[in-house]
Amino acid sequence: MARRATKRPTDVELEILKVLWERGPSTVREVRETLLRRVAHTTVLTMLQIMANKGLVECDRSRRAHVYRAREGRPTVARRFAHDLLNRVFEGSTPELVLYALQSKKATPKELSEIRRVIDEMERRIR
Amino acid sequence: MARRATKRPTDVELEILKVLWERGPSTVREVRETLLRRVAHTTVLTMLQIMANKGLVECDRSRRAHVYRAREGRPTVARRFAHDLLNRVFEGSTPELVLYALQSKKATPKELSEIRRVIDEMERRIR
DNA sequence: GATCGTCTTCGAATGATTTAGTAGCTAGGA
DNA sequence: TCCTAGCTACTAAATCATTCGAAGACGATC
Repeated sequence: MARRATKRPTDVELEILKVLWERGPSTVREVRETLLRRVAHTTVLTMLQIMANKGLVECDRSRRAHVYRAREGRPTVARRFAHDLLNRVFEGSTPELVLYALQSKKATPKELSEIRRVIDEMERRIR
Repeated sequence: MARRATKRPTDVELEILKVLWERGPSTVREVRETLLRRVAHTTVLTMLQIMANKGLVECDRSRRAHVYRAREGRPTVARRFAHDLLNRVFEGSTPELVLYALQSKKATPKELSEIRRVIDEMERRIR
């Protein structure tokens, strides 16, 4: 069991990961209370067990209420999501991804200059 | 049936859409032959029927071999994919998406300047 | 008209995803 | 010691995604 997490997490899995990133290691109860969606305690438990099996989370059983924590940080997972979309939909073309992202949601002037900063940074790193 | 396509297409569905975008309206046979993955004829047929049901494709039954065509162009679907990822993973922050996309796959200098052009264009449109 | 190849219809199996009920264990209080 | 509140384990079920075989329909050809 506990295979390496290689595919992108499902929608519900991502919701739970977000909670763990935000709260840090948490019990089932805590995850459930933080989740926006109302679900049964056992539902969250089952999801966490599945995620542990997939290697998305780790489980500390030393306490009565097991404590779960995300195995990978948000940046790692975010990168994988971006990479996946890039290859699956945009044939690896980052400019295309940026174009359609900007078309899908109007960015503020502030965001645009922030993106510019990101590009500058990348260019500096290349040179 | 034939609900409006609202959720993102699945992996296989996207593969098939790509074929339809590339070839234009096509029969099951044509889609199957163009697909990289080797699958049975009926598999492709079933997928197309499911996709017709979801509103992803339309079916022209006037000929012996039904002709399927994508209901939405690549740009529309690409935008939806980008929008979805933006909201689901990056809390709507385009700069974050760009940052992680660039981290996940090193862009060439040419690509970077292309992205810059995209930003310029957006900025011009805002003003 | 009989036959052959091509297409579709139908039905079904499998595995992943998501949700949750029931039962049983256990620490801590009465 | 015994009970209870709070957890986990186990089980189950609904739905979706993916795959494809068997069989029937239909047009062209002999």
